[in-house]
Amino acid sequence: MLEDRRLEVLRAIVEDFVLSNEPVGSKALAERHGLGVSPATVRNDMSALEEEGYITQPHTSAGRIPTDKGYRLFVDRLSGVKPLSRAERRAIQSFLEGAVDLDDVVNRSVRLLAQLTRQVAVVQYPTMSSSSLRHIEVVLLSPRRLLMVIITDTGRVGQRIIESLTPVDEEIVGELRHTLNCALAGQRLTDAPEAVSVLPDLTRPELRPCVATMAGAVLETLVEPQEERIAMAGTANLTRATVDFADSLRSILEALEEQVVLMKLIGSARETGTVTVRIGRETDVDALRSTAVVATGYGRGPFALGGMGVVGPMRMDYPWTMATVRAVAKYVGELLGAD
Amino acid sequence: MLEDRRLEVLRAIVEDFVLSNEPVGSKALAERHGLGVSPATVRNDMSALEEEGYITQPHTSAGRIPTDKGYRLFVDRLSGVKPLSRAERRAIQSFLEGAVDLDDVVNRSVRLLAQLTRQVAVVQYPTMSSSSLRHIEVVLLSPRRLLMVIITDTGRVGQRIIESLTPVDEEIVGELRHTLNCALAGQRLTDAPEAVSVLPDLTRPELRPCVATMAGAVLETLVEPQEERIAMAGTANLTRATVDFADSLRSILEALEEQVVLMKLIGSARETGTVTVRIGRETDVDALRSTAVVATGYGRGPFALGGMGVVGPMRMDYPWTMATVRAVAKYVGELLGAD
DNA sequence: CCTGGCACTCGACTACTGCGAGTGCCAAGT
DNA sequence: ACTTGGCACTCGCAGTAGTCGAGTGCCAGG
Repeated sequence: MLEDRRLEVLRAIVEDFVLSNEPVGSKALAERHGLGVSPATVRNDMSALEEEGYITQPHTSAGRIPTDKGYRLFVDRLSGVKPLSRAERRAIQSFLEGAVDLDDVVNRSVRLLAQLTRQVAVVQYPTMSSSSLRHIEVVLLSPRRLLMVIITDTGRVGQRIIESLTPVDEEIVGELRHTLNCALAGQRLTDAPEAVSVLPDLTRPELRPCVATMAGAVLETLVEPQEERIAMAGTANLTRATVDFADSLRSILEALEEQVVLMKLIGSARETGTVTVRIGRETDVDALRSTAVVATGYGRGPFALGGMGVVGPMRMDYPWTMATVRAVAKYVGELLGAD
Repeated sequence: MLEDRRLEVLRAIVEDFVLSNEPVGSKALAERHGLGVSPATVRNDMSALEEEGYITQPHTSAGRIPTDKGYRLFVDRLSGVKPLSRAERRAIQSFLEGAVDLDDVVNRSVRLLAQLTRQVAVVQYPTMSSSSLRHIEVVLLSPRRLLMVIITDTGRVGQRIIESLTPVDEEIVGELRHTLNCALAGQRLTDAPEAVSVLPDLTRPELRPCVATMAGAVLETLVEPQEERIAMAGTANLTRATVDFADSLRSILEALEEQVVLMKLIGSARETGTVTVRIGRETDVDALRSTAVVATGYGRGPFALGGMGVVGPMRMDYPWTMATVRAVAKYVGELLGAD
């Protein structure tokens, strides 16, 4: 009972603060939320909540604002996930359905997400692993430089420039192309390493070094996880919330430009089947300590194709944001999955 | 003589202001630049310059700052292009040379440019036009959905998802692939339309609708200029110069997220053989009216592969920035050109 | 045409003050 | 054991006033 009311007070504080961005005081709170108790009582509860670290006051004699811990409790126990309105669902669908290729899908998604949530959106391109090789194309750029294009059955395309030690001509390229495709087409990416390892033996001796190089490149392209690309949109939305950030916009933008950082944030949410929220220091990125990340994986089943999410101020409408991220992820998943 | 000194005064104002970001007054100016005249004289010149619209004062009784027109004159007549130091050239080269594929080249370039100039860098991907078709690959994603991948000899890869009205199977896909490649491989993109138009006639009647769809898609992918992608980096650098922007960061970031806007800014510089500078309203983008854009094309000859450049505050070290942009473009051009 | 002198302007900075929202604590009420 | 109203206290914020100084425009003399 007592505990219950305290939680209710915390929820009220979070909700009010999210709306107003002003420290919320006992009086306004008691009035506006029909708690049925007096401000003084609320003050006591607030005192306790502060003791436990859920809220804090920016200055003596100001209202309270939630701490990381407070938001965390709110997300974990006090909020459901708001269902989206029919109109919103339809908007998502119609915005996404005109996409013509993978790039387009990803770009539209990331924009959509940014626009809907009014925050910075991040979408990871589908990863190559867990798909199989469809075709390898070799293009002669110059006598010593080859372009290799790798196509998988999920529509992902990888490309790579290879420097050859010896000059090659069109004829050799044709032979290489044939050899590579015979050996690798249809292989699952996970099985490719074996197929690659025997490749040189199938080749004319004089081509072996070249084939070996290319085989290595194939592997790298497929396995190398760093190659994973991401798209971002809505950075302008960060300025909307400047007040909320302890650090300057600067450091946040810098962090967001680091692919590695983003990959960790978004990628980690990918495997879990649900929407993940990381609040403040939970992001493990110092520059993002006054932000929150809402992310999830998209694509069917336990093997998600990739992750997507948004980065915004901790003072965020979590239920709504989580619902939106989830909805967009679902549609994108359906769109990319071989349905 | 008189004219000469006035220009000298303008140059001094621009140079001082770029360094200090503070309105520059007559006294400091006369002292620091060894003009050999008294502050009063400088004041007269300033008065004249202001009359002509090259400088302005933010408030009565403050120093002068250059106007758009002033910067323009400075760029056109008062500044050479600073040569880069040997160390800088080497840095560019070494940063770029490890690139493994097109994506990598573009990403590295844009980062490099952002880091060097400490501004927002933009690099346009090489465009498809003016190259020829190397190979078309068709991948079956699901019975009604095909992925078409188009590879050109410059290493550019285009992809596109095609919805088929009738279900297709692997056999048909093989046939399509063969037909398309026979008809189109080796064609210059500019000639492709004719080749495409006769395509359906070469096909089995029952495949014609499908082939027609794909042919259309090929054209769109090749011709469609909107498909052109760009990479951006260094948005964090905008915060460095917040003071310089009349508008909020917000609107600038928003403008920069509009592909179309960027394409116009960067793309237009592409054809001219030199480094182009657009100052303030010259950008023709309202949100960028307090910024300047320094851009150029990269890639050999009159047909540049793409454009690249930086966006920064008008208060920018133009000579240095222009030199840097030019140098990076040169290296990237060499890297991508079939040398 | 340049120069020194002079009065004037006006933004930036500092110090001070009063206001009021909000708190913590306490004694009384249920 | 909780809740409540009362009360003194704190402290950030906004508004006012005053000072300072960089910089200007103008003018008369070289």
